[in-house]
Amino acid sequence: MSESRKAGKKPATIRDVAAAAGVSVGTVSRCLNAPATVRPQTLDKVRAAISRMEFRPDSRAQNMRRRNTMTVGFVVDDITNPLHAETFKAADTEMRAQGYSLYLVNTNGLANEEAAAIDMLQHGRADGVIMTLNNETDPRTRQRLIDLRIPSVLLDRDIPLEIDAVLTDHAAGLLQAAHYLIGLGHRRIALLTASVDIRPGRERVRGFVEAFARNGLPVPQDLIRARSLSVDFGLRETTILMQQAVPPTAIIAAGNRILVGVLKAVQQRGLRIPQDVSLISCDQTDLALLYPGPITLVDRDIREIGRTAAQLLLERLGRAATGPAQRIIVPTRLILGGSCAPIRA
Amino acid sequence: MSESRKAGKKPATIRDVAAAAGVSVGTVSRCLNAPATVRPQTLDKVRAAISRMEFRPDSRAQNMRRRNTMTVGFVVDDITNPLHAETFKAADTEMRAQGYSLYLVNTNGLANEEAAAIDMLQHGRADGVIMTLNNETDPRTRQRLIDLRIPSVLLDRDIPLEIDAVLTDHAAGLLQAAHYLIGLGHRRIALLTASVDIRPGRERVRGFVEAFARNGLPVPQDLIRARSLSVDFGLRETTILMQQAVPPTAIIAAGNRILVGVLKAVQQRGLRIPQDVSLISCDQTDLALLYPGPITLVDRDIREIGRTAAQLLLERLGRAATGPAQRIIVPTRLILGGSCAPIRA
DNA sequence: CGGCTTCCTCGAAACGTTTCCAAGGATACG
DNA sequence: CGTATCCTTGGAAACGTTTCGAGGAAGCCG
Repeated sequence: MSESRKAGKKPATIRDVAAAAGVSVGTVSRCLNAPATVRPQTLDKVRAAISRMEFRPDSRAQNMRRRNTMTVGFVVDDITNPLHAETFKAADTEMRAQGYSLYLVNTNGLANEEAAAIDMLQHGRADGVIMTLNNETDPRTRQRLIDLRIPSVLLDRDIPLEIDAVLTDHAAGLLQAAHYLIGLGHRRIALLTASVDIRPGRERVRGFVEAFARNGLPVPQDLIRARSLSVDFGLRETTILMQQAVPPTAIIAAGNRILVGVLKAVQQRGLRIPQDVSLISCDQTDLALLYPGPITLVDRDIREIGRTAAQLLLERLGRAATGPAQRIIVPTRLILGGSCAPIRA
Repeated sequence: MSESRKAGKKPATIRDVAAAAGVSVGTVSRCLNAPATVRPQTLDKVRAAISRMEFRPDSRAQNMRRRNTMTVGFVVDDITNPLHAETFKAADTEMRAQGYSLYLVNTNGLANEEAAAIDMLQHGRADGVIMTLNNETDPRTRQRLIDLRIPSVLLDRDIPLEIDAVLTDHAAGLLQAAHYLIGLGHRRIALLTASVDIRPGRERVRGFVEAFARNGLPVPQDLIRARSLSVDFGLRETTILMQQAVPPTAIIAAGNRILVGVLKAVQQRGLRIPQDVSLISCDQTDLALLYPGPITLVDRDIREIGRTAAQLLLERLGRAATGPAQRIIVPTRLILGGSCAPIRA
């Protein structure tokens, strides 16, 4: 009996239920969607038939008729990045509580995959989309966002369009981090971070530069390496930096993948932290919290980012998507670990 | 003009295109799905209309009519676990190449959320499902799997049903790990791993026990702690173990989250690895590869797991889902790092 | 030139649900 | 007792696509 369903005939439809209960399809539908409008006695009859036949409405037909899918796309370049995974989880929790499911689209950071994802999502697969795009300037991407016909929320990207966004105050974080190092006597501070083509890179550089300005110090332009968030980038740049004639005395690894690369390089070269070089990172990853000891880092509430993105989207999905775009900025704060030491004068 | 679409009227349907091109809806449909069967001249005309009106077929209607969704569910307890994220990514890559998108459902390990996820997925939201369930014995879950009407693949779970599965040879891995430690002179070796209610726990304990048996040694039953894969579990058990009168000389943290907990405890107590205690872990996480130095670990090819799961599912989705269930076992291997030292006799 | 293929297109019928309108019966009220 | 009102239900029309059978046009052969 328990095996019956598997090999059994096709699933019951609302018509089958209607026939079995001796009512019309409309009535069955109402039993599901507006039970209050149907006579209790009828309701019982129908419900009995429903459970007897193990009927469950077919989502495909519901999507078709209701013109929505209760699904939201989450577009990201790499879900193995703990930052993205955490954001996804928080957004998922929030959306799921409202009955939404999430498509996760992993684009590998490729512009054409991002475009394809957006394309596919907006033509009847999703009611909205939350995304971290890899390139803010690509005109094709921009046009796609303009043409987008479902509400969307951008994560940490700054595109001058009427689109909701959740941003991190990276500039403040980097200002604080660099200021802290300067206070410890560091002057040759290296900054490794994303390209200035995307907001995190831009803002971090801005905060970094500002820290020197506020302290009346020249900015070590040669030590600003803003090109990528990858592990390889962190590894390569650290190696290059540390074999310079006058290597930096401190490194800010602004990006959790960059940190992995930096630490690899540090190990390869047998450097000690903080004796040989001070280090500041971003975001609380396992590695940042545990590497020899906790690393001093610029923290932010990643769960709040995911939650907020979901809430913004839910607002748009709820009432008619009116009102100007909202931009919510999440603060950062410096958490002291043991990876920074004062400069020995 | 570029803004037109956004606020503009509703999207064009296949009927609009047909009217614009002066053909019937059936012809437009064939232009999309079987261009070879339509006269080139007509094809051009229709394609022109399609691009002029920016028509894209509505997935909801396609899903409805075709009775599929080109969507697959990926059910997992916690996507922030790098193991799961990596598996997802590999499966996603494979499935996406065949035109499928993935729903990611994060269940937090709760049996009822797992059940709800399966329920929802199989009623018209997904064509198949890949899943890591949290409990192999829960009868409700089991019944749900029996009743499942879409093909599915289980990850690292051992349920006596006709369901495809991708498994890891944890027993071999743990046999090798424990054997290695025994060879270094260790006898009091602790094993921290999942509950024996799930396959990874069972298999790891089995391999561990076997190693002692093969070496003609008594099994340190009091040091086998098989209860959870969580960070907290690793932290708590390590703390307890290490303050025993005769603490273990080696710990096998069999689970990447457990490792985080173990390292936390190690730091809190100021222990040195491997001088004070040897350590073996599982899976190549950032932390395992970089913590002071690389940790000796039981490795496996996680990408292959995701890829294989996707392939198994694709086979079932392709032809009629016939043939007996397949169980594919992925091997493990020990990678030596610097976290183990010989016992000083 | 008629008949037979072959090629292409048309149009309608699904797919399973929701929703709207009308109709029926019961109840209330004058 | 008749009429207005309310409550409940039935039935049909959508939603946008795919698919299938039928039919028209054109080409080929005898």
